[in-house]
Amino acid sequence: MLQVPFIRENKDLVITRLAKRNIDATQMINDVISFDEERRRIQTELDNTLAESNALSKEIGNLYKSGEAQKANILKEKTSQLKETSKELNDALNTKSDELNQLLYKIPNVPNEMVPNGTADTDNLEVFKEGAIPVLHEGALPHWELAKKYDIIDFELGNKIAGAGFPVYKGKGARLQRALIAYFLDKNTAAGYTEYQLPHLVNEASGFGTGQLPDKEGQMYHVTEDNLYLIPTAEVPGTNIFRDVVLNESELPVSITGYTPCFRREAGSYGAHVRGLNRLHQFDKVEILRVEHPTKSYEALDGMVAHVKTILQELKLPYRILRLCGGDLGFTSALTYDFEVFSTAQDRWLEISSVSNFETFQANRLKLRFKNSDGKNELAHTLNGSSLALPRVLAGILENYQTEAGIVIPEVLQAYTGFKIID
RNA sequence: GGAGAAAUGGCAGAGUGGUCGAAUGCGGCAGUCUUGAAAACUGUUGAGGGUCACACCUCCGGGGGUUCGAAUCCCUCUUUCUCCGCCA
Repeated sequence: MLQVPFIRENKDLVITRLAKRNIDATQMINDVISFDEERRRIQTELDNTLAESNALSKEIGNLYKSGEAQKANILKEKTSQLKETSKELNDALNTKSDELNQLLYKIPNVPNEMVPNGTADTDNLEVFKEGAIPVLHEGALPHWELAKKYDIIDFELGNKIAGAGFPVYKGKGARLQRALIAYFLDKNTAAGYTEYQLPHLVNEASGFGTGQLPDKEGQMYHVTEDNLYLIPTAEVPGTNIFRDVVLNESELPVSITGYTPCFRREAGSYGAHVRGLNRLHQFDKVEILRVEHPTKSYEALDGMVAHVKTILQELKLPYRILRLCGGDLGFTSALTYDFEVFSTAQDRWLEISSVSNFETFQANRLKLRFKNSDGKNELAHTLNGSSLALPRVLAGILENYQTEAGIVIPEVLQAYTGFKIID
């Protein structure tokens, strides 16, 4: 959620930057400013009324003390009048504040000036590419065929137990999953991230804190009996660690990592592009998350990108990095880099990581602040990224490492899997 | 699930109708002393709104009520703790 004083002071900039998302925010921004003015006007009026009645109450107390009950009773009548007025003003204030907030929830984050213009994923800017695309043998298969051939993932069994999009990993497939999780966590902790195990269900306040609620509840599984949501990403419980927290400046930056399953309803997404592991209702992901000083968040973003790079280099997978254009940028993000691994057998790029700087957008909702050098509470910046999402990394490994003899396990993973080939 | 107790500032903890945004201790910050540090001493130190700055307003778990006036009384919800039950 954007900060109203920021909007007030940077109206034109906000409108221009939001235009990168291909929206004309002029009306919304003007409304924010006028709603806020109105809100402050009512607030002032209410404050004055309350001040008056506070003063009268004090006076009444003094009159009783000095035994002048009659005078006190006269004043009492006055206060009942003020009470009514303040009740009315208070209702008006609440209405106006709600109106303002409802509007603010609808306004996405202001894109960084580096965000390229564009309307779709085809407009994303490729900023880096590395890794040779392997030449596969005759008859190379997409990963869903390989999964069947080597009996390591059973999509139909998952369908029987839960439904489409809930695969069952078996044997070496299950072990490879576990190996990847352990490997990612080890890489992240070696880079200074503290490992956390987080709840897989969150309450409403947490969903709200990271921006899934309101409006996007349809994307999450909802346990109505207890009003809990299955997490769509570790970002939700991870970032909400810091809800209503004031950190000391010396505690920054905070770097945490965690493995969680992720649950996404992904309503209405069907077709060839969602085959196999490409899109699932339940998948595993290792997330990295940072809370940063506002002056250092972009440096941190670069650091996170560099970190994810090292993992892909070690896995020896062909990948590229995209800077997302305004049309593809997430609601809460100011700048996002996507990592994509090349799926040779499908001949297409698969998104495996998304690393974003949210600046103060999440922190404002979360009330995540730090005490700055002036001793004032200031909103911190939050960032997060996948390091990494499992299914498409797995797809990339299966497809790019396939040989006629079987699927070779990348060298760095062999210590974790305990085997060198799936055959 | 049953019974009881509790929820106050970064933490601990006092405060049962007005002078309480709130004692005290710890912690934090600044200073004195010191070559430096520690100790000691002195001062300072909750948040949000509002204002050029003051004034002023709101907040003692959440919501509602009683009262001229509520941290304090009443109702309700939530959470935590203790005991019992169940249990990986």
